[in-house]
Amino acid sequence: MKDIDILKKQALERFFSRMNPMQQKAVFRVNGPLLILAGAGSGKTTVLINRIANMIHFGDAYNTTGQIFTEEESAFIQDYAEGRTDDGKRLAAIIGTRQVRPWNILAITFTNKAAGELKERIEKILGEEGRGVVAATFHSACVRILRRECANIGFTSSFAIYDTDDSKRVIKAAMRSLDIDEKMFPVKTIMSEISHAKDSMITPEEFSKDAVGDYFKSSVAKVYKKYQKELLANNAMDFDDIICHTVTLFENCPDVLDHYQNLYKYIMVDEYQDTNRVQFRLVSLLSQKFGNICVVGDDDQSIYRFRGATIENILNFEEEFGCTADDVIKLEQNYRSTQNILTCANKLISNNVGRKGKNLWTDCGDGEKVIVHKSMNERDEASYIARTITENNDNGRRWGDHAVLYRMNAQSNALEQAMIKASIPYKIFGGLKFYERKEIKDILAYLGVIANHADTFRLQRIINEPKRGMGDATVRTVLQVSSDLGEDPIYVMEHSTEYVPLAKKSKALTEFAFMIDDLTELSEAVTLPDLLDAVVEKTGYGALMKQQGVEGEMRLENIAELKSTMAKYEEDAEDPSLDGFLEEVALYTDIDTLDETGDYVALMTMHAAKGLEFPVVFVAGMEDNVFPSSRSRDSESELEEERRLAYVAITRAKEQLHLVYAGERMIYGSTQYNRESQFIKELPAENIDKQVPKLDTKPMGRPSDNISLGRQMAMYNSAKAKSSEPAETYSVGERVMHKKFGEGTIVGVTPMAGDTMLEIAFEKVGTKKIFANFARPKKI
DNA sequence: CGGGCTATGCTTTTT
DNA sequence: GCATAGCCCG
Repeated sequence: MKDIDILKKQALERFFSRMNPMQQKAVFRVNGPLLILAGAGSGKTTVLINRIANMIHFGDAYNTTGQIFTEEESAFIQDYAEGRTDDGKRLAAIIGTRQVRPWNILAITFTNKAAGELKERIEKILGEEGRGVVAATFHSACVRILRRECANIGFTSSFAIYDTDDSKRVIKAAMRSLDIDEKMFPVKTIMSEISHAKDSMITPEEFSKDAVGDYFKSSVAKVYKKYQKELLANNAMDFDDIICHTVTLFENCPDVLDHYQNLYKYIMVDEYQDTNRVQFRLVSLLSQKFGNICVVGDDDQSIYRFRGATIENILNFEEEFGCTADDVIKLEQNYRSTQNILTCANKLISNNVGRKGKNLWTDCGDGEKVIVHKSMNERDEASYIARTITENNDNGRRWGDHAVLYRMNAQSNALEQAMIKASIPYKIFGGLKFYERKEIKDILAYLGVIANHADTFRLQRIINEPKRGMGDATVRTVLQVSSDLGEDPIYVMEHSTEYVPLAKKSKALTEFAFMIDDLTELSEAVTLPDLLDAVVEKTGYGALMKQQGVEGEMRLENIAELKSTMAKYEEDAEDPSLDGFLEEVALYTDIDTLDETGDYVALMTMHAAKGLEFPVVFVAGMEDNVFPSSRSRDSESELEEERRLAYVAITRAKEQLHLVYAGERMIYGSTQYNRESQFIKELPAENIDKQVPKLDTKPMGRPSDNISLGRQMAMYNSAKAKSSEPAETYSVGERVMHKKFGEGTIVGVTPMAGDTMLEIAFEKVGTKKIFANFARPKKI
């Protein structure tokens, strides 16, 4: 190799000097298959983005030898390599070779949020050029393709997208028409069977063949078939179909596939461990021609098997895409957590069998030990968390530095109560999604009908909301007449006096139809937010909300939020239209206006925490039957998935990690007594600090008798040693000043676990129980 | 057709 | 423990 080739490499390594050697290796590998096994906190998004930058700026320069340079150019390369210039643009102009054009790059993510962030960061580092890169979710990428090409598979380009709730309605209707008992076969089960069939690209016909002799399966087969027929008849697709139909399209139309293969010459997939079989098929079809497929993922963070993700996709990647050992890059250096936290995570996940094997490390020091804390019950657990957060806050941490993670949403209640009680600002993530709210779906249904009078599906949703005296029977007749005549239902309703079976209800029907007509006319004249106002007012929906008191007010606020989304859309979109807005909204299930500036404690499930990080993390409910969940007990593979979830939860923490559990917990109205989670037992003793059992686990104090006196003393001393200032002594009747609650009088003093619980009657906020060492009220 | 009552069920979640 | 869906009756 000539000197200039070495210098060129050095120059490039300098350009990407913020990356570690492994990251650089990934950045410089441009062509062929590439598997990046990116451990938690290993900077994988940074790698993705810099890899794209390298592809666009320098192309395959790093791996190309024997380029010819002028003397001046050679001198510049040397200057760059040795740090005498920082002109990256010129470097790219000189050494760049076979650069990739931005629009030939397709970066696929799972969530709109991730796609948005990727786009933003690409533009930030690449500027105008970066705009051409396509960063999209699986679904949005496929919808884009399908809108152009779906005539090939029997849809028209205006096909509707049904969300889970929509498909549930269709499936229910299908079951009813097939006379299949919902009690025997719950809709949920049927739905997930169908969804899994689609995940594996099993057509209704194939499913039906496979179901012979199995009553349950053949029932599912019947519903599946009817469901697909219904969707096609309504020119609609569900979320699974969006991917499946794209794959079918590619398999049936080689010329279409060829076109997209030529367009997306370079494909990258983020969170590859979360892909399902159809998504694998899609990716492998698209990348077949050029073989430039780069996937990033972490088999240890695969936590979505229950919704179809197959960890095999990442485990078998090398085989499937013909990788050599050199095409696999492991990113194991962690930039997030302390070594104590990482050692716990490593040790825990090493108990899993089906994995590639990774060992996270950091050069940022051991940090604090991981705290394992036992509480009496879930209320105690919550108050321990609240107390610790308050203490941290007193010591200068922001509220927003803290996150509380749990296995199921049902656990959030006790935690929320404790936050309120301790006046800690908090925010609960998850639960009801914005676009799943009834009022939002209703308003969108109105807009859908206004945009398309033939949308019978959405019409059924809102025709009698608010109540207009048109029940099931009437609606069914309207739809019957409408399909017999081939006229849209709004037209039929307008002329309802002419049809005998509808004549009786014609007043309500014509009134409704004219209202929709008026709004349709209006929709062509006014802005979208104005249209929304008109819809809320004229349909009586607003009036209905106003009758519902506080609840209704909240709903109206949500509608107002939808209005601002509309305004934003109208501003941003190139050619805003009602159709365009509805289209965009169909794939946006969650509004990502998470205001990240706010300072509050984040409460969410461990699943929801994936991809996030916090200086201080609490994992609540570290008990057998809660986590790992009772449902995963009998299956080793499900237990492994739970363990991966624990791994995800642990690796969210940067500095301080608390694993908390309760001996007694109220779940679904009954009390459970669970032992500490087996995952706690799997942690290395030398990296954890076990506070079990603690004296303050008794709700009302009084040292428990089942702990030896010596042990109590030890704990008392260690608790005292921990607090930086000597504990002050308080007595009943004294006046004190509290940071948050103001002035008050002490009415109770109870020593507890090396601390003192004070009951203080505050002037403004009433009587509160406060720990002396944590809150340190000042005597006055 | 619509309001009210009872029975049921309930990880995790994105599109 | 609670929400919601379905059912029954006015």
